[in-house]
Amino acid sequence: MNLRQLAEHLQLSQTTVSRALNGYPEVSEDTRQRVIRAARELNYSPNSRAKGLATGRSMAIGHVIPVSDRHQMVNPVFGDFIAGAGEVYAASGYDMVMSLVGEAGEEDLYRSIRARGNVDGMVVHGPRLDDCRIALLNDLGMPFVVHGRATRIEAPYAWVDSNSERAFERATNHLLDLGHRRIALVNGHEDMDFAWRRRLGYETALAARGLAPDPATMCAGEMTELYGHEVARRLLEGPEPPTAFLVSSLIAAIGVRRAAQDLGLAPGRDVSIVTHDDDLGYMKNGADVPIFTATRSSVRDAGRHAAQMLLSMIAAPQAPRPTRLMEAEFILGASTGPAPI
Amino acid sequence: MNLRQLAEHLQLSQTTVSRALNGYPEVSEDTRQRVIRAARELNYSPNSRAKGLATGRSMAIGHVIPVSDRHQMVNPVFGDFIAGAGEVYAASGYDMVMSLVGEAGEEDLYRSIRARGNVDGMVVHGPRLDDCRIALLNDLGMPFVVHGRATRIEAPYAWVDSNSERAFERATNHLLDLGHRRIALVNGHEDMDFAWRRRLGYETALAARGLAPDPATMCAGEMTELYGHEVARRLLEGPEPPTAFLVSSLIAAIGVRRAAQDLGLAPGRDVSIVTHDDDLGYMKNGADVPIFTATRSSVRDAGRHAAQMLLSMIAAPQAPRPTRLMEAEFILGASTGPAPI
DNA sequence: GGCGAACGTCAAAGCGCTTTGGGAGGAGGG
DNA sequence: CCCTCCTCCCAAAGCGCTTTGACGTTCGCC
Repeated sequence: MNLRQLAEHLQLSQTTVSRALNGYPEVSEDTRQRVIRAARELNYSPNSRAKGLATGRSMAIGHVIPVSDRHQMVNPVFGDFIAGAGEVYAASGYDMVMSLVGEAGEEDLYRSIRARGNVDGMVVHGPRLDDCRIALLNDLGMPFVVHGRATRIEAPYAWVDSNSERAFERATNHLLDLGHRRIALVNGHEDMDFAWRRRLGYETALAARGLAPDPATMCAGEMTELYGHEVARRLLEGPEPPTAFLVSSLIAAIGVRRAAQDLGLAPGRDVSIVTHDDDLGYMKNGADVPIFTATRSSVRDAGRHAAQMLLSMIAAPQAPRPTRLMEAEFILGASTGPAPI
Repeated sequence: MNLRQLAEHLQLSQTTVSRALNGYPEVSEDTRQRVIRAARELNYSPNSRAKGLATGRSMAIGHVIPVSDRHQMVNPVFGDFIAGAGEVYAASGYDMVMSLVGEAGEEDLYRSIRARGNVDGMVVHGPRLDDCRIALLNDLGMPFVVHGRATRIEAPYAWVDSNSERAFERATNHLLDLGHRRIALVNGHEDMDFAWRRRLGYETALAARGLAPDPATMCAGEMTELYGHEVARRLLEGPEPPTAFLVSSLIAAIGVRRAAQDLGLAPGRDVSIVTHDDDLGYMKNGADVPIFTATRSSVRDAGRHAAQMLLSMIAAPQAPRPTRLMEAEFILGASTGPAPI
């Protein structure tokens, strides 16, 4: 069923039918109702390619996901982010199109997406400190929102981020207040902007008390359970074991906890753990009493905000680029306690 | 840059340029090279909407993700599946379009996707025992592949699934061999086909030894860490605690382990745990020695297979519907041991 | 009763591509 | 030398929609 057939069926012109369905005022209310009813009955939906060709818009948002051996972008955090964004898209009639791309082809992919014109805007995931994608997309004139920020870029761009620096500063202070002095940092890859900011917060808090960070207790890697376990195990069995861990993701924190338990250390008593918690749907940090003391910021909310911002930018391209900094909550859980003497 | 401009630039007709770029034999090799070079230099990519309109194909595959309060489909398993599928799509020039939908609008969404024609095929996620989507999509004449199966549907359809029944039967046998007699089943929602099959495997193994399943030790719910913890805690503190757990996902197994440890029980000695392991990228079951004894089947591979099958179905619509049953590996880890006396 | 505005509708152009049905020009065969 | 057959290219139609510009009708008002 296409527009022509529907128009013939209704004994109307295609123009009138199109206007009726798209809410234009030039058609009488009677006709509009008649058209809408027929469209529903005959199960007519306009062909989106044809519509897109005619309007110049495609009603779709692109997410490109960098994949590499080193870094796994299709991770649980990503899943929750797009769940949030997808809600908003669905409510506004937008589709979400995703492309995976290796590191090599990335720039080409963005250009080609632009040229092929199959999305009206994009979300940039996993920005690095000095991320060339921002300049590229600005160049291409494609509306985009970055999930996170890119510290070394001063060109204006829209972003949604949680205040990683502040969160980790508070978390570090909390551990310092409890008397901990050797605090390990188990961070994500530090070329990722968010990880770099977390480390900054950690170092800022230490410096404020006149403490220098010890490179031996800081490490960065892919945030998996295994990585958390491996690192914590190594540090705890080392010469000067830390009394506390500051961890960048709940999943890695679970690995840290496992390492502690391997060695007979009880979390919250023998060793303290603070983690960042993205508040994922299937990986909650406990029910009434949180398992881990944590800095919490919902990545699903971030997805919702990013999507909303992007849609508003598409609607009003001239408006200034919106930005949104989300503060993380600090949640006291069972995994922290005074430093052992 | 569009085809007309490129053709003008080259002093050729649009036809010739189009043919040159699409590999038709009617154009001389010289011209073809000249066109391809110019296209690259001028950064031309054909507009995909226009191309789609002209060819009737959209070079995109749809994934619709049911969301409900009860069941979170955008979960880690889903993420890995689309990572696998995405690889294949990317290699074949297909886009992946995802739509979230509440349970209510599901049928309408499928119809509308069909009518709008913006995908060439679909992947069906999370089939239930008696899943109406299969009949619907067969009706609509849209190529599709199901990730999983729908037990009560006899109409032919293409699917990729891992042999859940067999895997859980083997796992149960392993526990029985170790002397366990009270084996708890911590399953996913049993209206989901895969969960139902796992339970079937579990019951089959018990029955083969003349044991009846005890409803008190079987439960089903959303596979989260919290759920695993809550259920295990309740069972272990109950009147007749199980000596072993058979768990449907690694993440829930981690919750079960936490519950055991809460009560001072060591996994592998005081209580045994076998889990299904989807072999997710960021949630590996240990490095050299697996943490959990597990039935393992890579959901990323399943995604790859599903995508490949779908693309081949689109290429050859008349061929019979392919199916693929993947056998799970049985991995011996540190979480199982003889039943305590 | 006649005029202009407002209303409801339409035919046709155009979005950027593919594809059909030729057509010019040169090579080869009779 | 003419005719046929390739080879290489082209003009134009069409995919399904929106949108422009224009065309009857009807109505209110002088």
